[in-house]
Amino acid sequence: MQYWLMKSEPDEVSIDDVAAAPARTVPWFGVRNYQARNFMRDGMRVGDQAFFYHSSCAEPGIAGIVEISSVAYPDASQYEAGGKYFDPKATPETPRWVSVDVTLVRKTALLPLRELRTHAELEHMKLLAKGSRLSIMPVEAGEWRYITQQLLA
DNA sequence: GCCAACGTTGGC
DNA sequence: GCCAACGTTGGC
Repeated sequence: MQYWLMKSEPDEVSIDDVAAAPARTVPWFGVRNYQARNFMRDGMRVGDQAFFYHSSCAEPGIAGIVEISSVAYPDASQYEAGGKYFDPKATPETPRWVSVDVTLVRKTALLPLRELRTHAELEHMKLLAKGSRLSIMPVEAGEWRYITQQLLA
C-alpha cells in the first residue's frame, strides 16, 4: 500500500466535485508531466490512498482523502483536438498520457499548506520542498499517519 | 500579477 | 548531447 498526494485546481475539479460525481469517482485527467505520469502508471495500485490537494487557489491545502480505484489507462483528453490537454503526438496506438480513477474516501476540513509548513514532523515532505511543482507525488507512511491522525482527526 | 523554480523544445 | 529560450506551475 502506497500513499500519494494529488494536486487539483478546485476551479477545475474540487473535492466537492468528486463527492458529487457518480459513484463518487472521477478520472484523473490532464497530467502532462512525465514524472507524475510514471507515478500513476508504474506506482499506483488499486486501493492506494491519496491526499486530494487544492492548488492554485485562495487557500491551497489538503481538502480530503481519495482512493485509487483503477489501474492506469489512456487519458482521453490527449486526443481531443482543440482541447486544453490535446497532445498532437499522442495517438490511440501510442498513447502518451494516462489517467487513473479516484474515489472519494472522505472530505476533510481544509488543512492549509500554511499549516503543514509549521510542523517539524513534515519538514521533509516533497510537497514542502522548495521549488516542488510535481502534481502527483508519493507521501511517506509516517507523514501520512501524522497528517491523518493529528491534523485531520 | 509577479516571479522563482523547474521542465521541455529545438537549433546547433 | 548541450544549452538557451521559452513555457508552466503555483505560492504569495
